[in-house]
Amino acid sequence: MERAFGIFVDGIGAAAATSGVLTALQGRIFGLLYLQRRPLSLDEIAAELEQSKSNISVNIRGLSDWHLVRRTTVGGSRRDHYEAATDFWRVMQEIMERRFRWNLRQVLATIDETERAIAAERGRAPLRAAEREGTLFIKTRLEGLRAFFAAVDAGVSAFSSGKSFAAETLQNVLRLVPAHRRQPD
Amino acid sequence: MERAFGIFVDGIGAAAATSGVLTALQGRIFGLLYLQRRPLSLDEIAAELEQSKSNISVNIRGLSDWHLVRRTTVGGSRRDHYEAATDFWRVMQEIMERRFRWNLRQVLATIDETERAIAAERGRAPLRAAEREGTLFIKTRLEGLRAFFAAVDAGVSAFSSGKSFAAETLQNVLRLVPAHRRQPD
DNA sequence: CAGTATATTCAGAATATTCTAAACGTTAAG
DNA sequence: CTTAACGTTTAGAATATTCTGAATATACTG
Repeated sequence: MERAFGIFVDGIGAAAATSGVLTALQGRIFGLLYLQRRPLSLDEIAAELEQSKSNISVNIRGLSDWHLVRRTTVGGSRRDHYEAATDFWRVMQEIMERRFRWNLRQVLATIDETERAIAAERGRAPLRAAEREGTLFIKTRLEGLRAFFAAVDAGVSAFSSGKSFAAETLQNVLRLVPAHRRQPD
Repeated sequence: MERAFGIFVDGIGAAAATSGVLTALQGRIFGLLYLQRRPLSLDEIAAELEQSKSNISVNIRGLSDWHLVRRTTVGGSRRDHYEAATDFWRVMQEIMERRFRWNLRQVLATIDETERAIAAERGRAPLRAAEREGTLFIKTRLEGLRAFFAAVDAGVSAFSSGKSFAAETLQNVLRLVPAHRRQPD
C-alpha cells in the first residue's frame, strides 16, 4: 500500500507541476489528502511528505484558495486539520474565473493602455502621411487581438456559469476580422 | 510611438508570464512582432528587446511550436525572419491539445498506475478485513477523480474539434458519483 | 574548396523560486 | 498570569530557471 500511495502522490505532484496553476508540492499535498479517510494535521502532512511545517503551511493556503482543500477542526486536538475537497467542478470554476479570465483581461487591459498611449503620442507630434498609415495598421492589429480575447472571455464566462458554449461561436468572431489578417499556412 | 510599443510589448510579456504556457520573453517577442508590418530577423529582435541572440533563438522556437510565430525568408537577406501569426484559433487548439489535454492524461495515467500498484500489492500480502475496507475507499476516490478528468478530457476534445460543449455535461458526470464524496461547503 | 554569415548548442553566470529553521505572535490550558 | 502548543512570517540556504557569450554546426558565396 505504501508503494501505491507514493505513486499517486508523486504522479499528482508531477501533473500539478506542469499545470501552470499549482506547484508540485501542492499537488503532492492534495494527492496525500485525497486518499485519506480522515483529515490530517500540518505536522502529519509535513512528516509524510518530508517537508518543513512552514512550507506545508504556506502551500496549503494556496490549495485552500482554489477550494481544493478545506481546513477542519478535529475533536480532542487543537491542531488545524485538512482534508481534500471533492467538488472538482467548483475548483474548475474558481480557476477559470480567478486565473484564466484574469489573464485574458490582462491582455485586454494592455490593448486599452496601448491605444491610449497612441492617442496621447499623436496629440503631441505632427502626423505625417507615412505615420498615419502605420498607425492604422497597428490599430487594426490591436482590434484583431481584442476581438479574439473578448470572445474567449465571454465564452469562458458563459461556460462557467453553466451555459452551453460552442467552439463555433469563437470561430465566427474570427471570420469577422479583415482578411489580410488571416493566414493560410 | 516608442512609448506605446513599450507598453504593448511589456504588457503582453507580463500576461504571458502568468499564462502557464509562455515565458515573459516569449510574450514580449510575440508582442514586438505582432505590431510589425514586416518580418524581423533574430538580430533585430535581440536588439529591440535587449537580449542575447541565443536567448531569442531558443525562445522563438517555443513560439513556433505553438504556431504563434512563423519563420519566413526575406529577399536579399539570408537571415531567418519571423512574423507573428494571427490565427489565434489555431494557437488555442494547439495549446488545448498539446498542453491541457496532455496534462489531463497525466492524471488519468497516474490513476491507472496507482490501481495497478494496489492490485500488485494485494496479491503479495494477505488481506485483513480493515484493509479491504480501506482499499474500497481508495478505489472509490480514484474512480471519482477519473470520472471528472475523463469528462473534462472528452469535453475539451469535443470543443477543439469544433463541436458545441455544455458545462452541464460536466456537471452531470459529477452527479453520478456517490453522494458521500460530495460536500456542501 | 575556402571563407564568411548565420543559427544553435552548451557551460557557466545571473536571477528567481522554493524550502528550511528560527523568531514571532496568538490562543488555550493550567 | 504563566506556560505550552500551536500556526505564520521571515531571512537566508538550496535549488531551479533564465540568460549570456563562446564554441560549434550549417549553409551560402565566390
